Amino acid sequence: LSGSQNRILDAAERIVLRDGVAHLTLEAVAAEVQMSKGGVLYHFRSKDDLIIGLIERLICQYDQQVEQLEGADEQPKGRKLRAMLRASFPEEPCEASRRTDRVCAGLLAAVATNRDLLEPLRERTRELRTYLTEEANDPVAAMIIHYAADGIWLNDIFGLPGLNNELRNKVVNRLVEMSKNV
Amino acid sequence: LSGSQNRILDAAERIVLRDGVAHLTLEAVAAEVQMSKGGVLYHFRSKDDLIIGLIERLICQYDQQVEQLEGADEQPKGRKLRAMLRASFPEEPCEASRRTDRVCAGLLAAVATNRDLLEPLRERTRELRTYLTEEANDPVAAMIIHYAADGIWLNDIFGLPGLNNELRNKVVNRLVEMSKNV
Amino acid sequence: LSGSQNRILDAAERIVLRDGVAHLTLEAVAAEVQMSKGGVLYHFRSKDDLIIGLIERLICQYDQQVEQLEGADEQPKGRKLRAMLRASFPEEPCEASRRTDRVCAGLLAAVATNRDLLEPLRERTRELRTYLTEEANDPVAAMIIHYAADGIWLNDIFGLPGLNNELRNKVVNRLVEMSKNV
Amino acid sequence: LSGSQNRILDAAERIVLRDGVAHLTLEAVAAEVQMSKGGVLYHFRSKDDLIIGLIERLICQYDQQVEQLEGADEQPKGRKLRAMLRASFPEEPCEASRRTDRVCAGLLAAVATNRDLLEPLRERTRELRTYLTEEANDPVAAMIIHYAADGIWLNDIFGLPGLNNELRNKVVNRLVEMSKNV
DNA sequence: ACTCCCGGGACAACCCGTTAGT
DNA sequence: ACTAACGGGTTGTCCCGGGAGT
Repeated sequence: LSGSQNRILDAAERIVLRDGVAHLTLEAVAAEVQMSKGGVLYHFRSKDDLIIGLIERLICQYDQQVEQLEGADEQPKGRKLRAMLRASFPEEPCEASRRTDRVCAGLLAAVATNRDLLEPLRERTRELRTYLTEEANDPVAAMIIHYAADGIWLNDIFGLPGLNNELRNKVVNRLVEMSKNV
Repeated sequence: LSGSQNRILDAAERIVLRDGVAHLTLEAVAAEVQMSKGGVLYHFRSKDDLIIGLIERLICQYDQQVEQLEGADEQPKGRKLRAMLRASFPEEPCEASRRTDRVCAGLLAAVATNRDLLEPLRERTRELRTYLTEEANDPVAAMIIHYAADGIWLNDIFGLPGLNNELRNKVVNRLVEMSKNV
Repeated sequence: LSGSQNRILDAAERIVLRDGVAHLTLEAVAAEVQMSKGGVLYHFRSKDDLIIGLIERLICQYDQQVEQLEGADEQPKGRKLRAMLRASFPEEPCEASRRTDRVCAGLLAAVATNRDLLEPLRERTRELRTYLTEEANDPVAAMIIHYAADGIWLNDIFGLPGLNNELRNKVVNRLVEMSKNV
Repeated sequence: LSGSQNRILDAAERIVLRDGVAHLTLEAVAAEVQMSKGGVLYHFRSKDDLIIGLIERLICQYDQQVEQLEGADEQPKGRKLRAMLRASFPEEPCEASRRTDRVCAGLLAAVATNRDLLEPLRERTRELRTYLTEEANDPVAAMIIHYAADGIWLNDIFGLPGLNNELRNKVVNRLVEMSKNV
């Protein structure tokens, strides 16, 4: 990703955060990066291309975070699951994680409309699933943890009435505990 | 819901199934019910109104199913959770359940774009959550089951590479087992 | 064709005449009929649709003229060819015929870009050809006359340096003479 | 024409053949010659310039062919007309002639949109016309042959339903015969 | 309880040509 | 001789809703 491309993606994220995906138009992005529409289109051949760029960058960032957390975990068992849980649900939600969540929420609409945009995620999901089920003594439990994480994420994303902080932390911690026995 | 309204909602579902949400336009719906656009708007004041109608009907159908399954379950503990699990993931997926899933997938895009459309779901989620956490001896486990169900559903909805049938059934069964101890 | 549709086609013709096909945009048409783009699009679902409408109307008008001239010709031999020649190249070019020519010139660009637009012409050409070759004693001569007419028309259309009036009339007259022996 | 220019024109022709004029964009040409758009514009100051280049090269090739055929014809009377007929309608259409035809068809759209592009043709048409009418004993017949050729060409170009091969050859042969008496 | 027309606004995609740099 | 980046502008298409009429 070139410098301009990153600047454009940054602008796109800002728009999603500020105004919602519905307002993520090429024009808006162009205005936000202070560039002409033609300029934006030079770096991303289509709007879908841009959205895919957005998603891929997000995935990449998430992966890095997971990898880092994984490295810091001494217990090998369920290490990856714990890393994912911690990456998705940090004990004290920082600004960055909130931001990511909201961007994801926005992109959800985009991918739901056009399944092709999910492509970058598909392969990854497949790999992850294989890893989780083959590495674990109890693949069923592993998948439950994984699915539960997705569920929490989905509810967060949609701003559905969530649990109070205390209970929520308990849920995440329980999942973390469970991960030690997979 | 009047007869015409139901016919319109049926048409809308058909369109979502056949062409995807992106093609769910008032014009398309009108053509599908063999009515003019004005006619459709006579029954639903706006497009959002129609989508809300779609969602509410879907929720209603789901609730009925859950209630029915709940009635058939003799063991009181975690009865509702089991009913929900079975309603969402029938042992042998029938045509109707597949259909519902795909409609939901479509609507996901709509609600992700416009949060107001989620309104009908909010209150229900709140109630459900209160019920699950207060009724259960182990609220944390109850929520995990609930979240896991959402996670599975999300993955299904997006057509992400799923588990093979065997493993998937094991996951659901394990959740069912867990529900007996909440 | 409804009243509005005809008014729109009229406007489109006016634009082609005045500004050239390159300026035949939906927006321009809308402005010319004093209607919104949405209004125009209600009557013609796409620009191509509008152009096809233009062509069909033109063909229809030409056919009527030919039919009329054919009726007025007592000699049966080559009657149709003569009618076509006279319709295309009136002895004293009137305003209407010039207008038609220039509209055709404009549309040429459109059809050359998108062959589908020619569809309305194809069937007609086929019929005409069959008629000319089967009805004539000398089909070869008939086709030559027909082709020559097309050639003259093409040169006119493109505004290529034409013959002086005298010679041109001689050419047309010779074709008329030839038509009497087919 | 420099080497690069010819390579660019070749690429442009390939695009017209493969995708139609509508896709003849500077970008596409650049991609086809494996050069940047700027590079193309370095050799042709504008798109129109490029199209004119295309047309001029085509004309030039046609002229060479005509000249050659003219040289091979011993009978002086109507020699040029016969050469043109044979150049345009070879007895057995070769690959090259088909190709040329299709390129012309494509360019038709371009010139119909922008008359300025015809400029290179105008002078030539004028000269040709003068030559044909002054050289011939029967200028009217000469022009009819010329026009008929244009007509056949036009019909070919547009892919309008043509005559069967037999009849078509008869038509061309008759024109050739006629040319011997001009 | 509808239908026919229409207004109005938005957006993606496309494409040409220029300029700074090498 | 050529590239990368960008500006600026255009156009087709789409879609929602309102309003007059029946």
